[in-house]
Amino acid sequence: MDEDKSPGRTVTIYDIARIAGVSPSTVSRALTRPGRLSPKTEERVRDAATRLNYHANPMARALPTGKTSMIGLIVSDVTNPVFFDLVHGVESAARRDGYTLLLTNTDESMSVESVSARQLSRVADGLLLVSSRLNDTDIAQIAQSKPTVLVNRELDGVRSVVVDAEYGIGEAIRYIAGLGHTSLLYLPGPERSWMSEHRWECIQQKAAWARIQARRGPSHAPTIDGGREAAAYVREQGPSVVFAYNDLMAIGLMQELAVAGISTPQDMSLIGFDDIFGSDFTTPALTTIASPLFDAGQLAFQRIRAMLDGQPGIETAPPLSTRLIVRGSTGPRHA
Amino acid sequence: MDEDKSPGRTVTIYDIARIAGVSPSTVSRALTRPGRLSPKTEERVRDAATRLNYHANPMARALPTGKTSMIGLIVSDVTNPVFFDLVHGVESAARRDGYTLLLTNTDESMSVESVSARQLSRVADGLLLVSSRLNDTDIAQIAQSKPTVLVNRELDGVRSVVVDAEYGIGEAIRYIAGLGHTSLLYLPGPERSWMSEHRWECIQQKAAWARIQARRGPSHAPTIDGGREAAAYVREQGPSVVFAYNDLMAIGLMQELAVAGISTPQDMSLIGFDDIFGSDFTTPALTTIASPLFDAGQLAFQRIRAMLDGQPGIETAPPLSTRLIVRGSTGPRHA
DNA sequence: CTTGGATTGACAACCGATTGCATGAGGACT
DNA sequence: AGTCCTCATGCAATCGGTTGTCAATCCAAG
Repeated sequence: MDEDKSPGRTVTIYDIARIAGVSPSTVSRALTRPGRLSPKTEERVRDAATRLNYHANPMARALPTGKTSMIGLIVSDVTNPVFFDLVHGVESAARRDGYTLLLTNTDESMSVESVSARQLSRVADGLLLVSSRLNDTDIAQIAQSKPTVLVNRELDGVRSVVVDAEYGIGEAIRYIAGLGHTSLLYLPGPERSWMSEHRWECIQQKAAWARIQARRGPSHAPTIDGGREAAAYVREQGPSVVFAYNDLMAIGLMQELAVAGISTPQDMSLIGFDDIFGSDFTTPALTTIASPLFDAGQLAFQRIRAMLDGQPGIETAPPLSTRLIVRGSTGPRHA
Repeated sequence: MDEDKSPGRTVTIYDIARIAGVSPSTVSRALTRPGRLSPKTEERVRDAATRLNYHANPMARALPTGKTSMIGLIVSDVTNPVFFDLVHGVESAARRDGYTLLLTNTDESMSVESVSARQLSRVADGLLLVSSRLNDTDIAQIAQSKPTVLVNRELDGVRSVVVDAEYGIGEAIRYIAGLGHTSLLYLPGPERSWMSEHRWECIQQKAAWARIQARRGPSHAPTIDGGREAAAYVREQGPSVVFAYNDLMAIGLMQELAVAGISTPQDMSLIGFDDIFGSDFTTPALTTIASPLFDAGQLAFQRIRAMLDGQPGIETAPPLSTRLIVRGSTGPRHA
């Protein structure tokens, strides 16, 4: 009923064409192919365009070109603080390049992720899968239909941005070895998490090198509650050092251990991953292996961008390295 | 798998039309106007569509209809944990209704917000402005060109979702009065923040009612650092209770005060707003006035949805009320 | 003053849907 | 059996751009 108000009608290239006294196609060229037209005409068209406050309709443009200047970002849990900086990095890089972000949250659900990926791939120029829970074949299929970059996951034939856990873990192992610890317990995240597996492998490797005995516990949700649930198991095992899959779990574990009268780091040292927001609020503050998530986000976008621009896959991998941040939750081995 | 007839090329209604032996327009109607065609034809078309794994091109559909099924979400700072439950709420409601989210971060910049709003409004069906820093006239203009809903801000003629600070503040004031406090200091957030002003007004009102003297300090950034910077001023004033604009500031303040040897709550009681992630990690855990952000997000989407569907603006406002969460950062007045 | 090569810019055909209008088939009723 | 009405379906225009093709124009050289 309340159709567009008279002054509110959206400006099209036809309006500009009329004002500037040229044909619509000329307007299109003037605006998208600088130098293709005579300076005089181009100037006239540009002028009319700004005067009418013209902005091209992205959909109309997308139809013939197939390019929407949108990229889909799929994360498993937007409320997980790990993703704050990552999303921020992607968003800032994207906006700088004139791209818009399509955000989808999957709530850790494979089916939601799968459906979302297919929907987004219909409209986005490229897809960014963060900590995907999908299996390899699904990802491969998605990556085949749309330029795709994986974050924190690796898969043959698909580009990815992975923060190298190795360096930070090496630092951490040397550090705890220096404190006199001789064994550690790793608390994995979700079963389907590639990153959890990756961290475990690095830990094993570095621990072996430092002659520290490494064991792993059962999987838990990568959340505060997951950490809490792991407390019973940890108490039973009684390790002197625990590496949790991420800070959330480490914090939950710390809280639950405190309730049980086990104090950190006197009775047990705790190390997390990611250096999330709030990991320094705890008492003691959490020692953690930090990831440059903002940079990872920016890089992920740049990778997508490179694919869209058809640049060869040289993949000059910049150093996205983790590093150890020592705070209060780790200490010397208790006799 | 073997159904992948045309490798690479996307399936269109023309393909379906050919397979089903009907015209493209019939395909369109079969898929979007159930019941409009004979059951037999509709069935045949649907069948072909699923067999070809057809998904409509959103851009192509958007062109004639003007509807993209996307809504733009503009936030001032994605790394601010306050927004994550909100974004989560919006996203989940949107996805459930088949809408996709366009996320933009403005980094607290008016100009970025203004530009982003205009760009998004070109492609989105509606806009969600969260804690907008724009001035009233800009917002009014945006709201006129596109269905818009404001979150945590009010403006005549524009729909909004505002968490009612009153109830929680009332609880908090009664609570501190009961602890024997007779005055309080409010630490405002950014100058341009409508919400900061709103909270201050509620505090004044409730404080007057409880015969508590309320003063306000200077504006600061709504961040941890902002809180830290306010510490000097707070020490100088030496109030017995501080209400910070949000939890971030309260936490920063608490940290800085601790460094200065002022302990919470023995020397000073601290109350934040929002109950963000991590506000219970601190020692002492932060007493705060919690907002139902997830619900607010869902509601905001529903409001937009209602506008898009042309529903009358009856605006049955559901109760989105704050409530006090008492934790460790508040205590009885120190003699 | 011609001629010719290089520009400039208009025409029209798309991109993949939606939708008003027209047509034709089939059923019901007289 | 003939007429009318209804309902299903197809035709073609349209949304707002992009782009290949080609005629018209311009300038310099002969």
